[in-house]
Amino acid sequence: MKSAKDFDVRQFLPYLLNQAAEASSLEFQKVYKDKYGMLRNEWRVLFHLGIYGRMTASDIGARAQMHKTKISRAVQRLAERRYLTRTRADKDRRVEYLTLTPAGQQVYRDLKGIAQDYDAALTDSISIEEANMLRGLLLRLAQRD
Amino acid sequence: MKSAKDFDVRQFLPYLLNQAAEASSLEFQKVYKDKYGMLRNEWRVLFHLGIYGRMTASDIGARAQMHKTKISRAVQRLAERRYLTRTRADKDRRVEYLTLTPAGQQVYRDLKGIAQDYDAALTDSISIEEANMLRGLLLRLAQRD
DNA sequence: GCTTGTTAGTTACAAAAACAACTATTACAT
DNA sequence: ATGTAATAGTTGTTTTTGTAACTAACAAGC
Repeated sequence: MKSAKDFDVRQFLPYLLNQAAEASSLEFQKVYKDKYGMLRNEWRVLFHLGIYGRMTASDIGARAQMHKTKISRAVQRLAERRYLTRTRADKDRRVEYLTLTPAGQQVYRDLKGIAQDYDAALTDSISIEEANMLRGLLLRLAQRD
Repeated sequence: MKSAKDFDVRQFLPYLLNQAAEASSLEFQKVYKDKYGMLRNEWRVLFHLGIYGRMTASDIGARAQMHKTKISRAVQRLAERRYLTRTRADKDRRVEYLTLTPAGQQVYRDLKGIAQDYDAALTDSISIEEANMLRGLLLRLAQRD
């Protein structure tokens, strides 16, 4: 006998999260796509390198919870556009260090600024406290697993 | 001169929303995929029909914010599996009414029950109040646009 | 040294999504 | 009535993703 208080699927958290994520990503996605021809995974890799500086693909994977094939392909395309450089590690030649080029850093700063504005626009329909609580809850949901 | 209080991209709402959405969808996705061979769009169409009863593809599109090609293909596959039936509208023969078959309703109820349990598991790391506030905020974010 | 296992990253192929162009039907204006 | 536009839904083609298999380098045990 299931059904406590009869559940409304429209309130199902994964569904709501997806809807909100899609809606809120759309506009910003257009920016990195139209302005820089980038895909979401590329934007993710780029901003991780922007934040942390030199990293390996695995580091990014661990941080961003991205599968290695996604990273591999994103890195390839970013390298083609000369937004990053890859250099083999000496002590472990399987590993590649990834670093943003000046051009890549430039793009990172630009997109970061736009993200900031966009985030402000998104959150100004809700209060500061709500926004912070929201971020906290989302982090927790993303990390559980 | 951008930068008020220097923005951390890791706190960027669309990013957090995507991370949380992906993480929280994964496990449930396995259920409708492995148990019923369904895709996410099919699950969405199915549960809309489960909730609202007979609808047209456009109705679903408006409700679920899904593009018509997604719906078209989801409906096709659901029809193949005999989870729904399609009947032409008399007064406007472009329109098709979609209705779950008993088998489709069965699947809907099953998945709804699982979703309910899963939602409970997801939200039990956070309080009821937090969960409700979260749902409210997500709805608002999804609807703005 | 050599076998076995593990890790970093790539590549190949299949599945799915995105986007644009299409058909069919209705609506509306002249 | 007839030409134009709009709407419902489908189909075709191109991108992107997912999954699994792969290569290369290292690590550990014997």
